[in-house]
Amino acid sequence: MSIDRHQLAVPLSADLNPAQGEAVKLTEGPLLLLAGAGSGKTRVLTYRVAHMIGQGVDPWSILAITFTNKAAAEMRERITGLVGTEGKGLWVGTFHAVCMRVLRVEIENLPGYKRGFVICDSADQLALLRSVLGELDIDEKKFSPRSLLEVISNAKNRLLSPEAFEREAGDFFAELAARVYRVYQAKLFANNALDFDDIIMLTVRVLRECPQVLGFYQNRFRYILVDEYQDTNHAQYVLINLLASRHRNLCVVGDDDQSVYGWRGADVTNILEFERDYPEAVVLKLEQNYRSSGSILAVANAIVKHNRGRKEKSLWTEKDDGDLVVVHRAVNDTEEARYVVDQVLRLRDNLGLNYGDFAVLYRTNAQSRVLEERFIRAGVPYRVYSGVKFYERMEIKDLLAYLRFVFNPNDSVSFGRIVNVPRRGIGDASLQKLFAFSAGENVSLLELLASLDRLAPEMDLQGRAVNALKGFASMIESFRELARSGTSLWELTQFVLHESGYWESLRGNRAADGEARLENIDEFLNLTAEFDGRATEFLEDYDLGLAADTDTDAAVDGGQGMALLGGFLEQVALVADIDSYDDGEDVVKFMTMHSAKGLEFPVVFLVGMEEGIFPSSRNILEPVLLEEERRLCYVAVTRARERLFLVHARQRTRFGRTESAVPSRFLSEIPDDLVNASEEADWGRSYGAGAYGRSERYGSSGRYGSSGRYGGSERYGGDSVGNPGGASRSGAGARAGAGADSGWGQKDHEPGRSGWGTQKNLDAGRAGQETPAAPVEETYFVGDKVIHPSFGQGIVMSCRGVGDEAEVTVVFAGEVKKLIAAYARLEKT
DNA sequence: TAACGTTCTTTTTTT
DNA sequence: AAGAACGTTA
Repeated sequence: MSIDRHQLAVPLSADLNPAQGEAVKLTEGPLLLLAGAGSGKTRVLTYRVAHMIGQGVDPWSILAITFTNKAAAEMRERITGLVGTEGKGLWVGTFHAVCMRVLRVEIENLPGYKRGFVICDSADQLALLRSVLGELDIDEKKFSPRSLLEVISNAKNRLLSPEAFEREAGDFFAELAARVYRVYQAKLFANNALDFDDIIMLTVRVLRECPQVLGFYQNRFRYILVDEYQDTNHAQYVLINLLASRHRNLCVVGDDDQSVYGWRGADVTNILEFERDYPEAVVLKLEQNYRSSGSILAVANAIVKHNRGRKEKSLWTEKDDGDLVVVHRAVNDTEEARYVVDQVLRLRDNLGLNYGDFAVLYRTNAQSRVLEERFIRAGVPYRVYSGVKFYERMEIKDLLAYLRFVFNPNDSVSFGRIVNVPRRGIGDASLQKLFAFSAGENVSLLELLASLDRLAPEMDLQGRAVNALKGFASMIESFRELARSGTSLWELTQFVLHESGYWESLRGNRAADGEARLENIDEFLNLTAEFDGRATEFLEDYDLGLAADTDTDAAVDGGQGMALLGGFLEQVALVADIDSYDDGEDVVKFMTMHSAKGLEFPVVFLVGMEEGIFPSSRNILEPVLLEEERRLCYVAVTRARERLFLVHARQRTRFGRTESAVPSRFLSEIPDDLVNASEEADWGRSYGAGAYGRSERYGSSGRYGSSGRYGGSERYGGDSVGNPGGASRSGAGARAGAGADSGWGQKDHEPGRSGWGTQKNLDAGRAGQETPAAPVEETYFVGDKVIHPSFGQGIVMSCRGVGDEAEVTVVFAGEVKKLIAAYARLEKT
């Protein structure tokens, strides 16, 4: 992370050791760079590209593939710092981002595919698959949608079309999966939608089926670099080899010990057999670790040594041993969390560390909850970098569905999601007829909606539904018109939000989390505004140097306005939680071990070091899977620079049940002399009498009070805790210190609307906000203004009867409802 | 049609 | 523990 400091001032070679220097300079021909954890491979990759540009290589001819968008942004930034120019034309991105860039231009080379497609996220995939199961009359309970999706994903990662997959299907299940795959794919096609795996697979298809396209990109990319090569799957492997086969200037970087994505099709043999693919390849090894203390590195080496199928190598460091690694046993999971908080506070106090120096890593997202509760109670600021993604929340998905349907009116998944949200009186029965007709007559949804007058009788739709659908169709058309006009995304979103009645319906929803949802919507609007701010940049990028001809494009009708919307939707689909990782933010970082890959922290806690948790119970029996768990442990351990804490609990609550737990086998793979067990004993002693007293101290004394870092906000005085840094919340950077709230249910409590992609904070302290049911004997009069928990504000049109029995007719935003007072929970305003 | 209550499933890991 | 899925009720 120190590259910035060195930029430009020194010649490149001064920052590099001999092996690194060689890797930077050997720009011609294939290169395999085996880079151990913390060996500075990111720096090498960056310098290598900078060096090439410095040597006069046109950035336009360089393609660099990174593992995350975050890494891509960083690399681009550092290259800019090193060479002083922006490296215009340089392609840096993840596989998915790079392939999207190709497909946006080239997809129409594939028969039937259209530009203006949308990307299905996992929830969409699931919805689509279930509709397939329904059509094929397959019982979800016998064949779980998720396992079928996994099979399909695997097939795509191996570049198998439904037909090819069918041919190789050996057993009954595979045959069934093949049928499902075929229909699923047909549905995607009809919706003009791609799933994640399609993005790679279709790119390969274009390159394979269109020699002129392949030729173009082969010629263009004289130099190709791929990071984390051990995590590439077959489709990605083929893609890279197709592109690199002309110039053969392919540099791949990786570490077989850090291969942890086998479960999503990654194939370590890609890196292990690179020399077979490129016999003339130079192989360089980076074995000096610059990150971790001697003890931490020794622990990592000791653990990974237990794996059989690996290339022998030994990382070394010039650093001192440093502190011993601490293994701590907690009584249960809440005590585990308490221990972590206490250690954070202790180290911060004793060593002058910042919150931002700590990371807590776990195997599964579910483990974050207990930790969060504890951190909130202690008032320690933290941020969760995985788990429920921001845009997976219901209200965000709804809003996105509107935008997606505006962008692509063939997207039946989005249509199905929003057509009756807020309620428009279009019921399931009507929708079924609609979909059946659309599929049966092969009429697109758009055409169907446009010609309802003619087709409604054929579909046997109710008059009420027809009218509602007509209204919906013309509303969508007005949205599309606005989008085409080139309005800003923010404006479009505002328009959609209000015209659709969605905002109103949320605002009226006083129940439970309506407020939080509105805040999320607010956050979403910030994101659109932020994207608007980058509009020019994006549109330039969009058809940069490619034969894109947006003006005459029929599929993306509306040109730039729609293109902008498409770009935004793409970003939403492909940007991961971890991409918002902000190193500088002074909060404790929570994330899965997988997400932590590529990152480093001064102090790391690995929690849940128990058999069944880590290694996961699903991967314990199969040796190959167990080795991947062990590699994950290696990755996790090597994230730590100075201090490492390995924590396990004797009891843990899972599925609401308390189970006893056995320490992870990985702990016993560490030689005793590398571990500090004394802290455990120390803690053990103080536990009975001291533990609660201790938390008391942290909780209520002013001892840690005014650290001054936060401009005087009282950190630990009583329970009141502010947000770090005054919680600036402009734009996507709005990451108000999730978890900094103490949870009294105070008004400005901010339940996790912590910005792009962060997990929602706990709703601790939100109790007691329940809306009471309508008071008995309440009487309604025509003209009364009322609020309904889900319909929002409305006006009473008529009322029959009194008290509980009263049947009240209310006009809500765009709809009329007949409600029984006793059940409706109406509130007079 | 929608709200509400009961029962069931869920926890790998992510682009 | 929390959410989804189903059935019941008005």
